Amino acid sequence: MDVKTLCLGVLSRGEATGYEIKKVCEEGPFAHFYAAGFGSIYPALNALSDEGLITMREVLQDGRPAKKVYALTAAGRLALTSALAEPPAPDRLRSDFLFMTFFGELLPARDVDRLVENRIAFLRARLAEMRNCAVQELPGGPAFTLGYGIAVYEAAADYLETHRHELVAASLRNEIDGHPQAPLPGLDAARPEKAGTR
Amino acid sequence: MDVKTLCLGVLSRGEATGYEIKKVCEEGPFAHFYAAGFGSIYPALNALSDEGLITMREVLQDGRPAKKVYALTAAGRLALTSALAEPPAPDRLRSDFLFMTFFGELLPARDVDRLVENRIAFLRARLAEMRNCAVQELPGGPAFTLGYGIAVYEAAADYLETHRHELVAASLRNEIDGHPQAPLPGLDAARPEKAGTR
DNA sequence: AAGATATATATCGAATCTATATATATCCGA
DNA sequence: TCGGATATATATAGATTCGATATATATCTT
Repeated sequence: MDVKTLCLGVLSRGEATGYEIKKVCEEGPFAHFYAAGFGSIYPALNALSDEGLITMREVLQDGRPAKKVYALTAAGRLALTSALAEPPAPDRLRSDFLFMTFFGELLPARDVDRLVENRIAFLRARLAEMRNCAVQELPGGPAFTLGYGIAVYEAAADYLETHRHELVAASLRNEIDGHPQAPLPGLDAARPEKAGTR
Repeated sequence: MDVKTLCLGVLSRGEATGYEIKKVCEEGPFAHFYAAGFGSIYPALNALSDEGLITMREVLQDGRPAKKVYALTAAGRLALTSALAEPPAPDRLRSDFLFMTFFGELLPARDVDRLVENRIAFLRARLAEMRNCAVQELPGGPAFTLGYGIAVYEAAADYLETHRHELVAASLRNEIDGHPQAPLPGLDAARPEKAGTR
């Protein structure tokens, strides 16, 4: 499921420019499950064009740079369905926010509080966007997938609101007495060593 | 928050090998928020060694390849705290599963059902692991972050169980009458075009 | 009037992922 | 008991993707 497949998917729902595909990933209905930047989208569109899976037509606009509108071909639609037939790869997630909360004790309590506060605000804003997203009226896959996102974001926001004080308290305790952090389980397992340090 | 920072973070909780760091991301306490493979971890550890942020000692084992055990230096600990002080980058997520549900109508209903079934099983299994994870006993950041993961996974599994029939029904409807999919809002906006197709 | 934001494409270098190679031990089912 | 899968461990080449930047102009905000 690479960026090429992403482009095929978006184009299967209507013509679009690279810029619009990016927006679908950023604010649109894909925002909660597919991140992609210009640096991957534009090369992907060129490759798909070369392979004959999409067509391009240039549209002039006044006051703006010309845009390249892409459309799916029959071969492209076939490529999409065959990509969808394969078993899904495991999700890949990288969250700086959760990395930071994990090491919350290493931050000043004030910063931790602000971090969580900002996150809650972000989640609530995205939830509002999602709730009045026009996709909700598209039944089937799109509505189902948006509903999943709403359910998950809601759970996240609720969790943060109910538990934020625990994280701040931990950071505060650490500011006062500076306890060393407990080792992570799974690390340093006492396994038999044949010889010592080399 | 690159893989180097990830390594510093794990090592701040105890010595570890590259292999162990991978496991922390795969099954361990980082599994729900940080994905990283060997191809990024091993080069990162070498770079950190060169920069003097970690030290390495080789440990011989019988019947197994020797392992390289890494430990954080004082400079490394400093580098970690300064990385944590910076504002978090937005989450990056790529979910093949949600991509597939979005285009659920393009799949046979039987396949959609199996897809969701497998996902629920996966989520429940991970939830069981998380619930008896030893990290839960580590108060502060680790427990908070694990709790977040549990809350989110639970919401996801519940949503899938309550709504799976909707997705399957949509796929079934499509198998019968083969409706074309509605266009995505945000695409094809009727903007003034100066000239026609070039 | 300045500065930010939006529209639009493009590309380079860095970071990251996927797949594979190496080597050995154990565990499990046919 | 033989083969295959899984686990322990590191390493790297090649493909993909990310992040930052450049270009150009209109509009919106302060």
